[in-house]
Amino acid sequence: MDAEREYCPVHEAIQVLQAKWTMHIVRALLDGPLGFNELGRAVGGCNPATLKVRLDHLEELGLLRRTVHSQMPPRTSYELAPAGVDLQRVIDAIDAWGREHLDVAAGEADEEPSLAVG
Amino acid sequence: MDAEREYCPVHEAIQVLQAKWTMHIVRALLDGPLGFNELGRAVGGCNPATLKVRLDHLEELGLLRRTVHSQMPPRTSYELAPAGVDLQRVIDAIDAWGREHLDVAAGEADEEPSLAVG
DNA sequence: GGAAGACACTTGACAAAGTATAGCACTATG
DNA sequence: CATAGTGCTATACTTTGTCAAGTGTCTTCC
Repeated sequence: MDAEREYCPVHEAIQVLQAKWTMHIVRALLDGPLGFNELGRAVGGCNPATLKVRLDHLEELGLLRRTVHSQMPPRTSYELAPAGVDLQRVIDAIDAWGREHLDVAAGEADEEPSLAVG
Repeated sequence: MDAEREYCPVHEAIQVLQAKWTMHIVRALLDGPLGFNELGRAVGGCNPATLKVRLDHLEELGLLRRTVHSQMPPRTSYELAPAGVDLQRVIDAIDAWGREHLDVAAGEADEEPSLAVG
């Protein structure tokens, strides 16, 4: 198949970001480092199995760093690496778009809710 | 569960965009309207079943518009609605990030990418 | 004129991805 | 001492996406 046409960074980037929970994880981590369960909750209820897979992948990709403070009792923290921090702009863009096109509660008086989610 | 905490447009926006193929579809459509199969190919080989579901969802969300030119022979075109066009900024941000952190082929002969995908 | 291919889907079997739940070894709190 | 919390892992289950094939009509090629 033509999965390997010309190498395209945008395509690859989208591939990375569209994985379920990935952007939520990045967004949560932009506010500062978090522990595993803490992150799971911040992200909106991702279950540990999926979370671990995502985290491993993102670490391997160099987007975040894992620091084990103590093994028993378990204490770990996850924080964004520079490449991850640079995603701030992407999240910002999504943020702006979301506010403009999804936020019906805030500006309901003048504009019709063009986007319904849920 | 706190699935329905305070309504957060960013969260919703991420939810919309992280669905598989969604960003690829938007990106493809930013270059102009496309037909169904055409779009499927542009997007990188999404199968028709999934593509239809995504397209229906995006249309329902108001991100794109479907125009049936003729039913038989079938001829339809999909194009971005204003809300979809506004995603250009998001795609641009992803583009920039991708080029900065994923594009290894452009500047060096090294075959080992710092970020391996797929 | 007849076969082949394109178009926009649809269907149904199947695989992959994500989820729920429980549990481990341990500490801190009440 | 019991309960809740830590970072994870294992198992079973559900949701989601994929593949292959088919539909009816038109266009293109020979």
